[in-house]
Amino acid sequence: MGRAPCCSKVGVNKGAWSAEEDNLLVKYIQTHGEGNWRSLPKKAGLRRCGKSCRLRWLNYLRPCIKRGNITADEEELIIRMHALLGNRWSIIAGRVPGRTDNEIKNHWNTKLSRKLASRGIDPKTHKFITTDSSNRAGDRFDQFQSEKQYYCSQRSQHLVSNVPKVVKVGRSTDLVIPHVHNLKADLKVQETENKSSSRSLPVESHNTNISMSSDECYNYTPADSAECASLISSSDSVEAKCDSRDLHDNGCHWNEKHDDFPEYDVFNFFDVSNAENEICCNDDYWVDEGSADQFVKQKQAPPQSGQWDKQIDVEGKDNLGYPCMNAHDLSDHANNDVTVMSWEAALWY
DNA sequence: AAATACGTCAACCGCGCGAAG
DNA sequence: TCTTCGCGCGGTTGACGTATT
Repeated sequence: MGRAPCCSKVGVNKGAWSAEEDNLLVKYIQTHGEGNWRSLPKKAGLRRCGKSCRLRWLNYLRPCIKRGNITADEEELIIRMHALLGNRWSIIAGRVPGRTDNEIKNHWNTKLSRKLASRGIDPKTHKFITTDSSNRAGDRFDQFQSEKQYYCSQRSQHLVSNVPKVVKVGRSTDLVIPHVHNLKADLKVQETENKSSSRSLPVESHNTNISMSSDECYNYTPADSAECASLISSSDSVEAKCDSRDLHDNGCHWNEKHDDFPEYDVFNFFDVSNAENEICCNDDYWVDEGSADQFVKQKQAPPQSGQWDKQIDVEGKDNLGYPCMNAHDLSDHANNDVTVMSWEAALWY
């Protein structure tokens, strides 16, 4: 038995919407709210398929839709999200305020994928396109440098100018994936369950049931210390480290530049004043040149468990002695024990 | 000026999922 | 447990505008 059509195809308008149709749809939804798309056309006096009404509303008529060109910052965010999530446009759209999945998908297919390709980056895998069969993990360092420069080039120029030389400590990784805060709900569905769909994700979810594939690296923020401990102990399944921004960042960048997306660390990719948050897989890590010696030194003499967390709590300084967070920040991260996770992960993975 | 190629994006389509019965 | 239904998703199409020949 075939699947029943979503609506009768007889006498149903198709194609571009008229202003009159838009008005009918908007007025109906303003009065009755969204939902019940199947019955909506008849009730609203529209000769349209319910799915068509839904699409028109979600992609065009909703009042929160952002008009205008997609900005460079939005592009960067989309690229980074795509590196993590692939073609999961609805999830990506959920992280780009005012943009629809359709819009992002179109923008990706028409512009961003070509832009990446022109940079020598495969838009599907986010790896560098090479005809050389030696593109193995150990040869990724130069590619990382180039990719880093590319992503930074999408940012404001002063950040580009601050890109330090990167030195390699340990072995390289195979895949460069930028870290993005608070994606755990999304990644949970993507990675752990054999479900093919990841739709309707609760953005506010605090699910942390994430496992990592063996050759990929994700950064995310654990919910609490217990989760950190759990992840650290399960080295088989966790090959990523948490964001260590809070360990190193003086907070200024965040407060000044990320007002549009306060809940996401979306612009901190390759913020190279940081060290091990750049790329972290297994016992591999990258540090910026200025931090390398100290990082290695610290690696040889790790603090006691909880020491870093305590240090920041009490003194508000990071591991290099710089002011790290103000009281407000500390409060924000009281249940977000990224410091311990980052440090221990950097040491022991 | 006309024809053609190309780029953009709104809209359509089929499918999968979850809820309800 | 199975079927049906509504919804939402990603992939694709096609109309339209612009650029190029």
